[in-house]
Amino acid sequence: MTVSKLSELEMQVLGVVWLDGPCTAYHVRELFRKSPSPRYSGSAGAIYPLFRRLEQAGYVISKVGRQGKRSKREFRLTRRGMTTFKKWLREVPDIEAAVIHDPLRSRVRFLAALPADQARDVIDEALRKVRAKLPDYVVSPDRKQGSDQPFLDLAVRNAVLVTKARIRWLEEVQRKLAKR
Amino acid sequence: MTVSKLSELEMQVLGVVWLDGPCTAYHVRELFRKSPSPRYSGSAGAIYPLFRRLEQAGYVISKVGRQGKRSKREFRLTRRGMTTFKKWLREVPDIEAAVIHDPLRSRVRFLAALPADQARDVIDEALRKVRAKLPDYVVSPDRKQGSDQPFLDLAVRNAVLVTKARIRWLEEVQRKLAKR
DNA sequence: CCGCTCATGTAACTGGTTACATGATTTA
DNA sequence: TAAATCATGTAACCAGTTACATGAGCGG
Repeated sequence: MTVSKLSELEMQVLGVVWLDGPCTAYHVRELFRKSPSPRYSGSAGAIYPLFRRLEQAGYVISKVGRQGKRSKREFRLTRRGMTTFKKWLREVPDIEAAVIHDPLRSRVRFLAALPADQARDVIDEALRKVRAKLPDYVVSPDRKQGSDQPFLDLAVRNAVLVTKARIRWLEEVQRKLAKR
Repeated sequence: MTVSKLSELEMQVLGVVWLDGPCTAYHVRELFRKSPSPRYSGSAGAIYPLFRRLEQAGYVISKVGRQGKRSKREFRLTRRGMTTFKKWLREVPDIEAAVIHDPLRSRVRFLAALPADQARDVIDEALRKVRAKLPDYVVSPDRKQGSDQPFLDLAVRNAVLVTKARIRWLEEVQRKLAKR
């Protein structure tokens, strides 16, 4: 019934529920919390009311399941939920193709405010930190072979390529700073 | 006096005021509005109250200036504002080094939900749109030569490198989809 | 039995956006 | 003189986060 547009987070949740089958709000929440690209915190205050809204609007349905003696509410997509989700997938808005936000870029823009040595320190540390993030994404080849989730692999591949680009960029910045 | 931490937007505003010298809230607002990487909308409802807070806390001061017959309130950094801004520049938080959010990545992760032909269409369109954004950033060489803003150039360079990485990634996705 | 993870929830807050409103000045 | 731009502002809203709270079951 409700035709009100769903938020980005709500769409991500629909996607996870679709992928991970009947699952709890808690499961989805933990996925966001543990995600290495921290777009959403997975805060309870966001997730639980969100699932209630989604169910009331008919995008998901739940039933109380059991795992051992512990009870939990498990959600899955309705046909309506799946339709809405697929529609969202097909419509790529302009803003997603726009230049994505890189907080390091917005800092470097102002780096002339610092004396040369301090600027160098900032970039050195940033580079060290970004490099430290990379190995997490280079999945071990054996695990990658058996993967039956080609699109998850492609998502990881995005993280790798973009992170490498950021590293190369920071190295350029480093070289420019050295020549002063 | 107020030691309360400033938001990311507030820091960006301090940066612009530092770079563009005495300038109006309107000027800052327009910069955000016209920015090709739309992190902030530059909404009046954000900017004007923000400048009042910054002035009250002593980070900026303003005086009413004149340009022709039109009066306008121009802001510049205080010493305190500059100190705070430089401190922010020196402290790169972990989160800025983390994997940055790419909305196209979060879509592709779920792309198995679409039939192959529709998935191809989505990627084709995304690629077309991202490619269309690139030329804006390849600054004309003559303008770049005379540039006395090396850090602005580096910021643009970030946009170019990361956008190119996204394009190469989308091309990979395209190839994977073709092989099915 | 103590601490950890699973599981669910709410209240207060925050950092913005949207939409609206006003008026002066400049440009076509 | 009409339309666009400069310039400033407010009220209502929104999508999230933070912090807090509770309780059950599980492993050492």
